[in-house]
Amino acid sequence: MPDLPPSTGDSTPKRDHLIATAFRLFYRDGYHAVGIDRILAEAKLAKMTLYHHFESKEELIVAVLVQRSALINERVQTALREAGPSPRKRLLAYFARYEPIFASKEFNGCGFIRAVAEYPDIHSPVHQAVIRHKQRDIDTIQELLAGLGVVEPGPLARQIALLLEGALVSAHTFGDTSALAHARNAALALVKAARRS
Amino acid sequence: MPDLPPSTGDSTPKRDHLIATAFRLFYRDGYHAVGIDRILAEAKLAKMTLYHHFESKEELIVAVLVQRSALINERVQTALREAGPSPRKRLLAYFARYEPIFASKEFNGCGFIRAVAEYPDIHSPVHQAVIRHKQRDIDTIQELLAGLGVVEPGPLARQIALLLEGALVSAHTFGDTSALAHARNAALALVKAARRS
DNA sequence: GCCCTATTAGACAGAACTGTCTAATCTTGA
DNA sequence: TCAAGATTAGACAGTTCTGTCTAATAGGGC
Repeated sequence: MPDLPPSTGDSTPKRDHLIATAFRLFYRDGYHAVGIDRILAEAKLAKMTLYHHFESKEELIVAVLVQRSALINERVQTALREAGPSPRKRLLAYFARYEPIFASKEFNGCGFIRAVAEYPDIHSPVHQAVIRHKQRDIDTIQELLAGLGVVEPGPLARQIALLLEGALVSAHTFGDTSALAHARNAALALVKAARRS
Repeated sequence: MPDLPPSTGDSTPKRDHLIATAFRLFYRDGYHAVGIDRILAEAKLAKMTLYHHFESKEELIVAVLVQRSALINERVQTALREAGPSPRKRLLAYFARYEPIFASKEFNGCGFIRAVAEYPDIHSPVHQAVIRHKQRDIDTIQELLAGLGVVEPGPLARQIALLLEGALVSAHTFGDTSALAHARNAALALVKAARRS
C-alpha cells in the first residue's frame, strides 16, 4: 500500500477541487504570483491535503495543465463531432470554438503560453506539459487540413497554429477581441492559397 | 532640488548597468522569479542605488521594457534603412532581423509577451509598456505594407503581426527555430493574396 | 577647502513563500 | 467494530521577498 497515490490523473473530489481552484487563481494572477496558501484558503482545504495529493507546487501546476489539456481536447472533439463531416465546416467550427473564450470577461490569454513564459526552461516539467498540449493542437489542425484535401498539411498546420497563438497573445495584450477574426481570415486565405497551388 | 530624479529615461552609468543586468536576469528566468537581491548581487550595486533610481521593482521592470523597446526600434529602423527603398526587400529585411534572435542559444521567447503573461492585468504599468511597444511593431509592419501598395494595409498588418507573435511563442515553446520561416512564408502568401485581389 | 549628491554595506522590518511535522478527527470499507 | 487512510488546524522552520533606515564614504563642481 503506497503512502502517496501515483501522480497520474487519479480523480478524487478534494484533488479535483484543488486543481479547479488552483487553475482559477493561476489563470487570473499567474503561477508565481499565486502562493499555495491562497489556493488552500480559497479552496478551504488544509495544507496537508495538498501535499498528500501532490509532491510540490510544481506538480500541482503540471496537474492543472494536464487536466485543462484533457478538458480542452474533449471540447474540441465534441465541437468537431457536432460540426459534421464537411471539412470546411469543421475548420470553421474549430475557430468558432475560441469565440466565447476570447469574448469572456475573464479572458486572460492562454494559460499554457503563460506557463511557458513563467517556466522558460524547456526541461521544466511545466514547460514539457505545455509542449504536449500544443503539439496536440497542431496535430488536430493538421487533420482538419488533410480532410480539406491540402496536399502537404504539415507546414500549413504550423502556420495556422502560429496565427492562433498570436491571436491569443495579441487579444490578451491589447484586450481586443478582433484578433481571433484576423487569425481566422488569415487562415482561410492561407488555405485558399494552398489549394489554388 | 528634488531628492529623486524623474523616472523618465535619464541615463546614468549605474542606472544603465542596473537595467542591463535586470534585463538579462528577467529574460532568462522571469520577472517574478528574479528578486532584486539577485540583480543587485549580479550588478555589484547596493540596494539603495536601485531605490535611488527607481521607486519600486515594478518601475525597474517598466524601465527595462522601455529601454528594450527603444533599442529594438533603433535596430529595426537601421535594418530597414540598410535594406534600401525596395518595399519587398524591406519586408524581407524585417523578417530577416529576427533570424539571429531565434537562432541565439539564449533565446527565451519574447520578453514583452512574457511580461504580459506575468502582469495579466491590462491596467498594470508593465502591461501598458508592452502595449506601447507592440503597437509600434504593428505600425511598422503597416508602413511596410503600404509601401508595397497593399490597398488596406491595416488588417493585413495585424495578421502578419499575429504570425510573428505566434512564431516567438512557438519557437520558445518547442525550442524550434523553424517557426520564423513558417511565419515568413505565411506572411508572404498573405501579401501575395492581398495584392491579387 | 566645501558642499551636495551618489553610493556603499548592512541591519532591519514585515510579509510571503514552500514544505514539514504533529496530533486530533473524520470517513469508510472489511 | 475496528483499522487504515484521508483530512483537519495549526505551529514551525527556513528561506526569500520588497522596501526602509542609518551611518559612513566617495567624488565632482564651486
